[in-house]
Amino acid sequence: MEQNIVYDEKKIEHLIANVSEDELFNLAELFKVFADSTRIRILYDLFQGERNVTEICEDLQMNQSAVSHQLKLLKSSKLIQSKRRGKTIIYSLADEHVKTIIAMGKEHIEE
Amino acid sequence: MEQNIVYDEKKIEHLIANVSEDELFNLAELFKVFADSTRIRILYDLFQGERNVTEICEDLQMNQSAVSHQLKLLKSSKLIQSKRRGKTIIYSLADEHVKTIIAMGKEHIEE
DNA sequence: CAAACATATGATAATATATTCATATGAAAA
DNA sequence: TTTTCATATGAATATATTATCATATGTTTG
Repeated sequence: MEQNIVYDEKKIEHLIANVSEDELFNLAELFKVFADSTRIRILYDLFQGERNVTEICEDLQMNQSAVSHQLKLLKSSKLIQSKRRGKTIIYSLADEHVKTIIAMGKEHIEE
Repeated sequence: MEQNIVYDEKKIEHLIANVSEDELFNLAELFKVFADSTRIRILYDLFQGERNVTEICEDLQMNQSAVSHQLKLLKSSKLIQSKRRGKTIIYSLADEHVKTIIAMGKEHIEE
């Protein structure tokens, strides 16, 4: 169900070659999304599977408005997606890069 | 000179298994360092090789004080290191994760 | 050892960001 | 069709962050 993603030295060097000023700006914007513990906790919650807003609030022990504001931001950054089921809105991860980016961060802080 | 780093699905799943609340907090702190275009530009400048402060200021077209403040932050996060040569201080990347994290971000925004 | 050069740092002002509160929207159930 | 439940949203407050300015520190050179 998931494709096998392999990042080796060559692929990484290729990805970071010739990054424009605009792209560097957009990168900073992307990392801003990860730069908040509420949002990281939401993402990590979604690593376990789909969740509706009420469930996320319970898991994080946070107020619904705060969570909704951050869900909106995560969604506009294309890191998560949502679908409606009756009264509830169900959120899930939008792509695998999220896991990879967080895994890289984890490996860095482990050292 | 560089070891070959391979990240596949299994390694990534393993890295993100059982991340504690504390670690999630620390991850957000780490991503805050990448969440600013000045710092990203400094890191990218250092991808090309070692640089002293004056050179970084020229490359980024930014004032010395602003650059020094951000260098301090990058260094305290262990993303860069420094050494003195005479009057000048030479900065360089501290580890390969920086490139990988930025490469992952780049791949995300490319889509 | 005084002047010049390279870098660091503290304080401040400007700006951005997150949470809370109150309320709006939208769907289902009574 | 009114009430209830689930989520979203605007405004306001509190907090964090960045760049600038002025100045300090440390090194070399004359």
